[in-house]
Amino acid sequence: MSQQFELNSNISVDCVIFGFDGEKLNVLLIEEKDIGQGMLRKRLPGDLILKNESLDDAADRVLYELASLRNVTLKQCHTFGDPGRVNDSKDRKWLELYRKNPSERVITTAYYALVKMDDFVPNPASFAGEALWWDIQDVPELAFDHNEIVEVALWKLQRHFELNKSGYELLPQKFTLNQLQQLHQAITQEELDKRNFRKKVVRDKLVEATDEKQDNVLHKPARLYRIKV
Amino acid sequence: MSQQFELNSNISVDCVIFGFDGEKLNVLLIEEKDIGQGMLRKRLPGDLILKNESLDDAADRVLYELASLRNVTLKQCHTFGDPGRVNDSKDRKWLELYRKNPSERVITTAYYALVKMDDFVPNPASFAGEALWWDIQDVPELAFDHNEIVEVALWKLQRHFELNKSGYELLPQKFTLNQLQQLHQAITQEELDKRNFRKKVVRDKLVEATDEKQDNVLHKPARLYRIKV
DNA sequence: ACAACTAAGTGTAAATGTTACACTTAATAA
DNA sequence: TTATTAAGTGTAACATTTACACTTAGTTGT
Repeated sequence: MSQQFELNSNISVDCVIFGFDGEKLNVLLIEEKDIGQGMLRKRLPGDLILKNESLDDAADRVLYELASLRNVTLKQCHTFGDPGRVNDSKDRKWLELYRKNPSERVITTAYYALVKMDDFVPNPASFAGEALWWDIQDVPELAFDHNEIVEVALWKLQRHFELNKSGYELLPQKFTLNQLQQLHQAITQEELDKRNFRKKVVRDKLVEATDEKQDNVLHKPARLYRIKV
Repeated sequence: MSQQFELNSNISVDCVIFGFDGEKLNVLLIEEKDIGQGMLRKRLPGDLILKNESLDDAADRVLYELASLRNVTLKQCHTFGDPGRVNDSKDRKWLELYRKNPSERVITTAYYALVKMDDFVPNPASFAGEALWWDIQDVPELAFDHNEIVEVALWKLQRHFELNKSGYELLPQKFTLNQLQQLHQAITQEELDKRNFRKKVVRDKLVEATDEKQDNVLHKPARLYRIKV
């Protein structure tokens, strides 16, 4: 292995990719191939970083390698560095199979992003098993401390969203006010009043109406809006 | 060196300690001893982590070792992992003197805290040189990427404060409303209207009046307040 | 053509929160 | 007693938030 592709054996990155499907929030998980020994594990996409690679670059790389996702804007979330974070018994066999130094402490820097599920169809690398969207309300037990990482990332996402009330990039270019409301609700996990929500986005001049309407719906079609520059 | 005190040679922590003196925000810097070669450098307190130490523990430890500060509640801020972050020419000599592997990439996890300067009088470890409070408006050039780290930490502190409008722990147990206002202003770096500020803290029931007043001031003494439980 | 269904779309009043703004008061020092 | 200093105080205009229920414009099936 040339020096430039050498691994940094004790530093990794993990990516928490939240996907919005127009209604609910999901998270991207890797389901590993069954390598025998009853070890069908789910985990976040992540891996050790390379010797001459920044953390940010490593996060982009592993997301591409494990799920074929490119051009996702990742934000750094938190670094998990407890000496015992990979020492749970549920993870021992896996470490023995895949790591030179199974008991070495590995710190990991977590990244997160929120994407539109339509735009980012994950495709697993052949060796990775499956890459799957999973309802955020119903995340199974994950490898290592990945459940904790998902929780921290969700919390950060919500705080981030509170401060920067955007998120339009997750909707089609022209969208209904209801779609926008669903997006807000999915992220904040709370219900909003339809009229008040509409008043607000109009008052704040966040969007402008087009003269187009929804098509192919079996009820009164909604007016389409777009982001106001 | 026993295994438990072995260094993790490529992971460090740095601490950005903001100090409030009742009026302005300061940051704690280490000024290294002059080791000849014109190398009087200022930097954040920080060091490599030990093999069996969590990042959080490492941050507590280095803060104690370099500035004799204990029991500071540190919050993780960001991890800086660019391969070139310690490669500036201004840092080369220092690395050659102090590091086994001067060109090895080191990632660092930054922590920050906000403390009352009266309560935390930094004392440098003998080998560290000086530990000094420095006005946040006037931070000199620092080693490595430490200026960037200070900026990011300040930004995070401000956001944190926006969300959790507390910070009382930085005032004496009984304080004037003016002291409270100064605290807010120091952190947010913006001016507030005296009357509106008072109305707000009273309306929000954040504080309650005591029947005591300031002493030894050469003007009308202010009423003292305390945090409301 | 019409009835049944579905989600879209709409207004108002009360309460609360924010902003801008200037004079009087209570202490100390000389 | 006077000068100096910062403390302390009120109001009106404006903006934002909240709670709440009926009508409208399409589609589908008869």
